[in-house]
Amino acid sequence: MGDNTHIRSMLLAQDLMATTSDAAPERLARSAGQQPLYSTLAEMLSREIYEGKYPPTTTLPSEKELTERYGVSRQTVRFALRMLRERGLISSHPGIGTIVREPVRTQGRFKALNSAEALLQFVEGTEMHATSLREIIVDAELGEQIECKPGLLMSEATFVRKTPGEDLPMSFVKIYVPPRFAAAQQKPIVSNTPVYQNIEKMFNVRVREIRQDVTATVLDEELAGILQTAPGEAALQMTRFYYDENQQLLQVTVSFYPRSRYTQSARFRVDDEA
Amino acid sequence: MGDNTHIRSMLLAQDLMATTSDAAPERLARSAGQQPLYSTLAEMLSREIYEGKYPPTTTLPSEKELTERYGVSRQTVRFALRMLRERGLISSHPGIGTIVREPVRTQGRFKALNSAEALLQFVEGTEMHATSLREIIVDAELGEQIECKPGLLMSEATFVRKTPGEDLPMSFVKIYVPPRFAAAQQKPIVSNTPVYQNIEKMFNVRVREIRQDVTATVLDEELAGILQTAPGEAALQMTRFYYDENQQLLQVTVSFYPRSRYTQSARFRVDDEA
DNA sequence: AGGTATTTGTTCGTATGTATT
DNA sequence: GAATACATACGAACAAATACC
Repeated sequence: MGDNTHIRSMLLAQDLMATTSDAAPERLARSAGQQPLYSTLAEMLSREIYEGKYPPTTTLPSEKELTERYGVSRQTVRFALRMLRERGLISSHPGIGTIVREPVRTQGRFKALNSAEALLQFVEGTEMHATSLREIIVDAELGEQIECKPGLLMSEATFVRKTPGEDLPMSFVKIYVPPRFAAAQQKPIVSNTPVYQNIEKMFNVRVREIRQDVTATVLDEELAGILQTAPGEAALQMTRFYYDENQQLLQVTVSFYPRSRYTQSARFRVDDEA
Repeated sequence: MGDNTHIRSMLLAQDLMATTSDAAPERLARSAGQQPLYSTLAEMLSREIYEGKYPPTTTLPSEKELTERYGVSRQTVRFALRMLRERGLISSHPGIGTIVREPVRTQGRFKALNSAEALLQFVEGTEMHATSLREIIVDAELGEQIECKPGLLMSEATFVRKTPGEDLPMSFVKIYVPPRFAAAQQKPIVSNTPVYQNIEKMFNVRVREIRQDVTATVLDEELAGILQTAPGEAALQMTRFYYDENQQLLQVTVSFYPRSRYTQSARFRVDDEA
């Protein structure tokens, strides 16, 4: 991140100027070891859209104009726009231009290979109450559980998930994030935007795949206390691995659902053979 | 799609040649009004992967080689690979190459379930040892569990499910069948054809949808004895409802999987919004 | 350990096609 | 039909990550 800041502010200043002057735009080059140029540009445009510079239903400057304004090639512009398109921020239409889309509900984004939307729908409309945040070194046992090499540094945050109307918590969640994305964990005490969405926004990546392992466990005294259940109650233990399109691990969550508070339901359809 | 066929067969023939000869590959051009070239190429590669030409964990030919083999630019190859990557078929790594991914992860006690087919196959690969068979009147508690009205007559069979080769049973299963299909339950003591297949064959119906509810439980003495586990061990309790295309209930199964013997694994992908 | 070759990632330039105004 | 804007496709070059000797 560090050195990128000056690039972005440079870009911003230049961008603001470009709207009011005809000054020849300076060339922009990627500093060594930084994020790709198109990624930086996507971040910038995304921020400007959120800030209201390009309101929904209006069009962005054309690709040609963007290449001139930022002094980058059309390919770079297109790659940046592609990222925004994949995040649902814009839509592109030949002959028309690039239109800023209305912010959409993030629900329904997840469509399972096997149709388990019901499985993730409950994430909406729940409150996450942070209970701890720390950095840990992965030991052998945890490494086994979250499938990463022992000795690695990870950021661990713990939460209690509550349904807004309910008194008793629905589940206890531990979220592990690689140090690269740790900044996304610095959040308010109570939140209802999932951590992965913070990572997506802050680091310009996208969750493309989730693997979920389900097993059963018996709640120990500590967990039973946190969840306010009878000690010894059975619980579902779900481990979810979030990956981007390059199989890069973005986060791992380990959740405990007491049997009395949650049942997972999924539907499978049998296809006709072609 | 129609006219595309000749292009693809041309590509295929050329591809097969290229592996055994040094003949200069013919250039390929997109016919008017067709799908993009990279899209056609992606389709081809995808099919070849499914057909086993490029098995999982092996690498695809390098981008340079693909450009030569198909006579297209590197950009076209990269766009095609990008499509496959977004579908989770491959992953790319600088210095290494493009690796064909395993369709699912299947190792140890982890079994992947991503579709009804996988679920049904999973059932087929196991041995069922019958332990009891009787007719019962559904009481209030069971009615709640299998979602049918108390007072109804159902045929109940119980089994121990074993992986061939393994000593210890994997799970304990109770199968409930409505009286009109009860004849399908009259079976040998040891079997590996699932009950639902008997119902399909005998009554000329087909399973079209399966709903699966998952919760956790603690094994009681009786179940621990049957499953030969430590009493008090946690277990996954899965209830599956089998329906035909008219939403007619064909059978209900209630299974208990000790935590040490089975973990359910599923993979979900996130789609782009169109 | 070090240097070279290979492979994917990024970026530029350019040309042409297609859809809309 | 002409102008505009995005989509596809080619070529070329360098950077970064990895493998091999």
